[in-house]
Amino acid sequence: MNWKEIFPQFEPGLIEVIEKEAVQKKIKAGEIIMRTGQYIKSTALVLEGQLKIYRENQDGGEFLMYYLGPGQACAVSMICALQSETSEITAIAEEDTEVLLIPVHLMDDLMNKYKSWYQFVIQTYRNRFDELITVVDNIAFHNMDERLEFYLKRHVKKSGKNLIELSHQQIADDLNSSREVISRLLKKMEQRNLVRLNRNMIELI
Amino acid sequence: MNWKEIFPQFEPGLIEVIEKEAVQKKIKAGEIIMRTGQYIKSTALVLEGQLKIYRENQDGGEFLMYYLGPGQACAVSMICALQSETSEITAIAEEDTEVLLIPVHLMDDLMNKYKSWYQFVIQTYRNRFDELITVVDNIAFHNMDERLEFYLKRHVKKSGKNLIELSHQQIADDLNSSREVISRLLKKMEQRNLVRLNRNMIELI
DNA sequence: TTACTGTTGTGATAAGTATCACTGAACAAA
DNA sequence: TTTGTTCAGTGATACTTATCACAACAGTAA
Repeated sequence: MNWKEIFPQFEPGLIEVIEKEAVQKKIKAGEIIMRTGQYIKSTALVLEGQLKIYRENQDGGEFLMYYLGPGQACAVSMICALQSETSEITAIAEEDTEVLLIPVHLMDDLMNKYKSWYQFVIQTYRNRFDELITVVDNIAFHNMDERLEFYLKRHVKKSGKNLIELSHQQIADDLNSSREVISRLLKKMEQRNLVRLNRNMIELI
Repeated sequence: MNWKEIFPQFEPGLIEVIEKEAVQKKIKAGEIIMRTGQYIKSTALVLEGQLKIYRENQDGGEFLMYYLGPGQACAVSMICALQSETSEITAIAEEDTEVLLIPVHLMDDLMNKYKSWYQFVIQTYRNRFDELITVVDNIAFHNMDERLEFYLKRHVKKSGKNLIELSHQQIADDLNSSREVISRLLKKMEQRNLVRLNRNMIELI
């Protein structure tokens, strides 16, 4: 995977630095690349695949915040990077994923020297901030049925297929709900002809 | 109010530009300075008082996200500023507040030229992002009783007094709940000797 | 085949929250 | 003081979600 095709906006000088300092890495589906409380030593830019970013609490509960696809980067790792702080969230590879790891100690320098990097970082901030606001909106103003619909639609949009190959339990985990609740809501959606249900598979109509 | 005392980290060149281009403005308690969907033409730095930042939805529901005190700035207005986009949130003055308004068209230039500005913006992003994650945490993992406790404690911290001069209705609005629920939870807290209740006044013990 | 494991469906029940209806107390303005 | 208004307390009720218990089913490995 050639990262220069994913980030065509990067200027020549920046490309040179990245070429010299960054590491390209393949991550297997299910592998965790950043964990709550962990010290962050590099910023990840996604080249291929998907990273799932979620929040964990003490009691084992988890809560999906958003996905990162090709061309996107983890705002948390950038922010933490710049402050050399620890992470508050967890990132896991949803599928086999390839990332470009940029050491944090370069961040400040890149920001100052390369306008295309600076713009990329600002853009990343804005996008993640917007997504977080959307997340807040969802849980603050919407019931589980609406949140489930939003979840399914987002999944379809992200994957490009309208087959969602997840168990009800996995969905419940992402929404910090319980399996039975999700099963019942999905049944209701099926009755309204919004989905077709099969084992490990939901088809959005 | 002399803004240079609030932002001592700003470098001389930056101070000069701000002196020439920015506008200092007093805002009365209750006044709204930024509204959902509105086009943003300047970034607000708080000098004195408090801004309350919240999310509104279509049905009139609102939801408090966080407060901005002296020395802090609105990340949303910065982000929107850089993209010339509209706001997704609402900012209201909790008390009489004084702000420094910096025109958005300067943002890019300031970022490039003044390291102290750049660091301030980055710091702002990080803080707001962290607060948003805390917000998500609260509503995703905690029931209303815990959220109420968090709300009261934050209010005490912010104001410095442990008298909270708010009606139950106002609190319910901030938490997107209903007055009766808040009244009952407060009564329970009173029975547990965590608060003392009076009309328009809650004392945290 | 059999046994095992993970997935889904569903009833019963409980907890948390929202809504409605009504009361009385506190406060302010006339 | 009277009147009107805001605020707080509380019961009844309904809705949403969580939890427990159990059954049926599908897929896999022995």
